[in-house]
This record gives sequence, C-alpha cells and structure tokens, in this order.
Amino acid sequence: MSIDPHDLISWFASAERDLPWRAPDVTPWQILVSEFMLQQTPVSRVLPIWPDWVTRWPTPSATAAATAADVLRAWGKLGYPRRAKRLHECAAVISRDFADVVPDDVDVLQQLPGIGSYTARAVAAFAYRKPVPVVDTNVRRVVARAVHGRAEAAAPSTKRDHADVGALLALLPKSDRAARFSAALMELGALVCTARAPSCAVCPLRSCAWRESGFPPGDAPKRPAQRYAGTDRQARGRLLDVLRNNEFPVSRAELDVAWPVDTVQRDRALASLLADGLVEQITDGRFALPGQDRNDSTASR
DNA sequence: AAAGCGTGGGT
DNA sequence: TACCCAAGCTT
Repeated sequence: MSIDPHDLISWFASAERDLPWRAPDVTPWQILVSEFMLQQTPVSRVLPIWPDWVTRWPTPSATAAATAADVLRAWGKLGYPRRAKRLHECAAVISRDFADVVPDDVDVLQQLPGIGSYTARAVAAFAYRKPVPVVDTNVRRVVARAVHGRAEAAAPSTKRDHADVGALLALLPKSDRAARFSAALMELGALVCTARAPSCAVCPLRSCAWRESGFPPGDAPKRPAQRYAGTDRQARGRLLDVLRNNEFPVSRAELDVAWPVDTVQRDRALASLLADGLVEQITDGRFALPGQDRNDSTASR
C-alpha cells in the first residue's frame, strides 16, 4: 500500500492555499520564521502576524538587533512565547556563527535553538528544495491512514518519528519534486485528511488502506485531555500579558491583580517565567520583559 | 518518555 | 458546555 506522488502533486496544483510564506521571493530566514510561528499554531493565527514581522525584521541580524522585549511584544498572543525567545536566540546564532545565512543542512539546523526534527526538515525542504522527508502531525496522520490503515497516528516519540521518516523516505520522489510532495502531503492532511471529519469523498488518493479496510476506529484516548483554565500555563499567560501591555517595568502589585486568587500558583508562574528568561526583575524590584527600557516617566524627570 | 508549555476557533 | 485540535520543542 502506498501513496502515488503523481495523484498528490496534481491535486496540490489546484488545491494549494495561497499562503504568503510560499511566495517565490520569500527568503530562507522568512520561511524559518513562519515555521516557528506555525509550531502547534493554526495557519489562520499566523497569517495576520507573519507579513509585518518579516518586513520589520527581514534577516537574522535584524532580528538579533531587536530586544527580546520587542520580539515578545510583536509575538503578541500567538502562544508559547518561549518560541519567540528561541527565535530571537536562533537569529543571534545565525547572525554570529553563520554569517547571517540560514544553514541548509538538517543536522546543523537541528542544533539551533527552537529547531527540532520537523522544523529542520521543513527549512531544508521548503527553503532549499532538499529531498528530505518532512514529518509533521498532518503527515503522520495521512501515512497512518493511507499506508498503515489506522485511524490515527501513534503517539509521537523519537523512535516513532524515525520510523515515520523511513516510511516517508520510501514514498518521496527521487527528484526535485520531493519538496513539493512533502508540501502536498501536509496540505492533504490540513485540508482533506483532517483529524476529525475527514473529507474522504474528495480525497485524491486512489489507494488508502484505512478506507479499504472499512475505516476502523482509533483507540479511545488513554489519558484525559488537559484543561487550560486554572493552569499554570494560563497564569503565565496572564502575567506575561501585563508585561507586554506595559511600556515600562511594573510592580509586583500590578502583577498580583492579573492572578489574584491563588498566590502560590502566581509565585510559581512568575518564577518559571523568570527561569525561562521571559521576564526580568530589575534592581528596584519591578518586573519587565527582557531587555526592555528601564526608564519610566517618574525616573526620567 | 512523559509532561509542560498559550491561545482561540470549531463542534 | 466541554472538549478537541492546531506546520513541535525541550527537559
């Protein structure tokens, strides 16, 4: 059972979304920025942010020259602000150690801050047209269904990821169409072979092990889905939102009102933000985004 | 290896 | 209303 690259690529030619980071003049760095933003984040939420971002900071060195505070503010409520911090660090490394040129080698890319297996492969394939398998959640799901006949991909793990790369390598066209095949596979998972309610009636694949075995259901989830309300993550988000929205450092009391009930949880969240380098405490005891201007209206007069 | 890490839209 | 889910990475 296999996926015919021709079926997929001809479907992609007509179904491909017109995403701005796919335009022909987009640089490898700008593609890398899109991949950071798209980690665990829907396309619809990246769309309004990415164009302004890459206009403001078009190169690694331009990004590295900004303060972490500016980067975190531009990131806004995209989520997982550690990604913004790592993107900033990644820019500094590329600027300093790679002459401002994004590496094209998967293993080199994967050593950079915030770049794991997926992002390294995506940059190599989509920015440099290298014939490397790109394995994301969409690809795992499409392969699980079309090739292995299962409703869902197995839980991601290092070992499982390696197997997925191997399975993909066997499918990858041995030509310059490899990168396009990977993009098409991801697009199929995003638009047709979706996690819930897949549109099998319009699927371009002529063979699919899951369909041919009668759409067997997946296993019930073993662990309960995690909630968000009341978690440390939410507390961190509230605290960081206060700092993003204040041009100048804020007092502890101003942070307290952002998470007023559970003081133990608030302290834990603040400590973890400090440990992550997403927040700094300045000498007078107030808190600020890292690298932010320490002056304020009272100190400056 | 499993758990932590944001946020908001869809159902 | 809850819950699911979205181009993952790090420890």
